[in-house]
Amino acid sequence: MKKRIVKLADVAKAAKVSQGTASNVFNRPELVRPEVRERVEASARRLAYSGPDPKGRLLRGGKVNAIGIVMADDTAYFFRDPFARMLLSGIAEVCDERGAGVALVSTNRQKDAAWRIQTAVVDGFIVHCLRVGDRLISLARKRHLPVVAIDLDGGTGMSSVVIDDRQGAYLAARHLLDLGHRKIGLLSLEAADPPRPGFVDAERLRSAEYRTERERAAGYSAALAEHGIELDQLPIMESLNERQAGASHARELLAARPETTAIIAMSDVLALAAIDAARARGLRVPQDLSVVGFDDIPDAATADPPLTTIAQPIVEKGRIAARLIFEAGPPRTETLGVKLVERASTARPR
Amino acid sequence: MKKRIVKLADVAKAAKVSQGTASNVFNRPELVRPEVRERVEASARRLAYSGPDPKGRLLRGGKVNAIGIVMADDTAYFFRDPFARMLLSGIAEVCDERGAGVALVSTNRQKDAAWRIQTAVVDGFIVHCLRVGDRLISLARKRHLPVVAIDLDGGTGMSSVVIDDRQGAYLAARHLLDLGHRKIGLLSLEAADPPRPGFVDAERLRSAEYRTERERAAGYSAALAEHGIELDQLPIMESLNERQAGASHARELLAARPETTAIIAMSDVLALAAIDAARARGLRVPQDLSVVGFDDIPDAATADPPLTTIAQPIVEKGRIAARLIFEAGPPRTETLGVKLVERASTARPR
DNA sequence: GCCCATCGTTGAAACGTTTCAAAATTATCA
DNA sequence: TGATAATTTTGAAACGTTTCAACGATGGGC
Repeated sequence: MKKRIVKLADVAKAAKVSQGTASNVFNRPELVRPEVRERVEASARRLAYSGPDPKGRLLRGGKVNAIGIVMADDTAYFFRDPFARMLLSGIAEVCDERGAGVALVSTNRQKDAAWRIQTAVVDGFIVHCLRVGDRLISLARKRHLPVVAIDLDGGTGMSSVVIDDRQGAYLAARHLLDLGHRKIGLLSLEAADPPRPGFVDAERLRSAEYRTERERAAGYSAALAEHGIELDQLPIMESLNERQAGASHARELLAARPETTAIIAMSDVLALAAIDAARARGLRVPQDLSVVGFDDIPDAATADPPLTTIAQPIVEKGRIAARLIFEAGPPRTETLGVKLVERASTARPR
Repeated sequence: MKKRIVKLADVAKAAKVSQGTASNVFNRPELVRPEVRERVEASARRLAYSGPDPKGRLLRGGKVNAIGIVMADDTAYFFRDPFARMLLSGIAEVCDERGAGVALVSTNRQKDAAWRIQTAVVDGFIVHCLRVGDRLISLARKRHLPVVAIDLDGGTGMSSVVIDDRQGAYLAARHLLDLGHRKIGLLSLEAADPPRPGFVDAERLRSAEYRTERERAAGYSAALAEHGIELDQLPIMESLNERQAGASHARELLAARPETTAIIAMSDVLALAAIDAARARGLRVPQDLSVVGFDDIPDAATADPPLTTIAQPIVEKGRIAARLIFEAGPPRTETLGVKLVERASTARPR
């Protein structure tokens, strides 16, 4: 009962030309005599031919002309999280230049994550995710397609782009220490899978599954050491990277450690959440509580108060990752610099 | 010189089973005896087989398991524009539920727009774009895949989801008129292709290429008529839907018509731009200038001052569009309601 | 009028998989 | 043990295209 679909062969037959010629009409019209071309085009119209089906073309050895972006969250996260958005903007920019499309591959459900990666119709993968990054990367690499990791050390034989997380963490911590803070709380991103929201110990950070965490732990420790403090002495609160969740964890941190005069947040989203939490407790920022973020998302500059943060070139990170996919040279790791941006969310403790 | 790629047939041969069995090992392992299964898996490992190539599977008649989102802007716009982001969130949500992926199809370069749509490897299209919407839709429909249009009347035989633009426009205009405003300026989205940023006449709106514009023109006219005013009497400024561009056009509008006491903006982005422009001229909002927006993006509520606007269910719009793609019933048009949200950007004229 | 180069066209071979009826094997029951 | 039922495996046929060596025609130069 299903009506058979018109294929190139049908058009060719109707126009009394070989399939090869019909194919050329659609792909390299200049190779075929105008007269014949028109005949074929007429047949195509008459049969309501949909044009060469990409599925067929694809198999014959073509490129899909699209790259897949793998993240460990639901697809909507790509549009919700400011960091993800900037990253994607950078990637998208380069893809546009090269005429490539972008496919979003979400892997939030553990169950079909593997399936998603195995069956994604793409020419390459950019993987960005802390959570279960290693597993996803190895899945992607199995496809024998170019893979670039962002913020993850992908292992030997693949390219990745990272930032100098250690230096960023060092700068954030030293900034607060220089201002005179000693009672500092740490609001951390997830450090391993499974996530363990709530108070965690420094060891979890130092031996974290994710590069970012490990490097930053080292950076914080280095700065603290200059003042004779151990990372282990700080209260460390692990949280999901969402404003709501972060605010509630920050509230918990402040409630448990009311002596806290400063918070280091591992992302701007968490920093903004910390400010929400402070406000909820009636604390003024920065007079009663200093907050330093990480990333420098656009909201950081317009927040109230404007956020002191560690700026990283997020968009550029995306651009570079995309270029690495296309350029397909020998694997290499690009490390991008960070810098401290002092705004109004930090001050000397009272 | 290029190393031949390992395919399913190679694995099958190595394991001394038929290709059909090898296929089953990967797709329906429960059908094959554990002993055999292991033999095949061992061969696969030994040959470093990448797993069944989606390209092959695809051709055999499978679904791609992804839908394409077509917009007339560059890909980064998907992540930059708040409206687009919410829409995509809604779409993404439903796609996640159904286990489908999302492919972003940008068509900003006229040149390869057609190519992009013709070769996108997807099971269906959601088209959202004012600019050149018709052309893109007809291109997409040629593919004989399910197509859903958002904010466009796609024509007969296809589904679409729209909002009651006329009512929205009516509410916005009436709100200002009820407050007593008579010197109203209109900050319009692009009304046709090519866009014509700058002052335009009412006729361009009324006979606009895009449904949204036409409907809204009717809504404004209806409200104005209740006060004996013609749409033609209002200054109408067409602008790109970006904050910078909008602000500069709004400045131009205010400079040319300093008597203006209120601005109707066709999007919240433009409304926020208008507030920027007012501020730049030293006008206070809402005391010196009232501004009403359209969409109710998240920033509208937190803007300074919070924006009075016409709320439309953007996320829901995305969800519905996605469901229409998947449900593949008979074509139908869903019309969603809008409502006026009064916040602090509008007040009586002084 | 013959040979060559040029330009268009043809035909068939991939591309890598899944599917399905039929054949082969193994298990079950009386 | 033989017949029958259940489970596994096979083999070959799609799926829709592009590519490429080879073939035929056409026109130019001599």
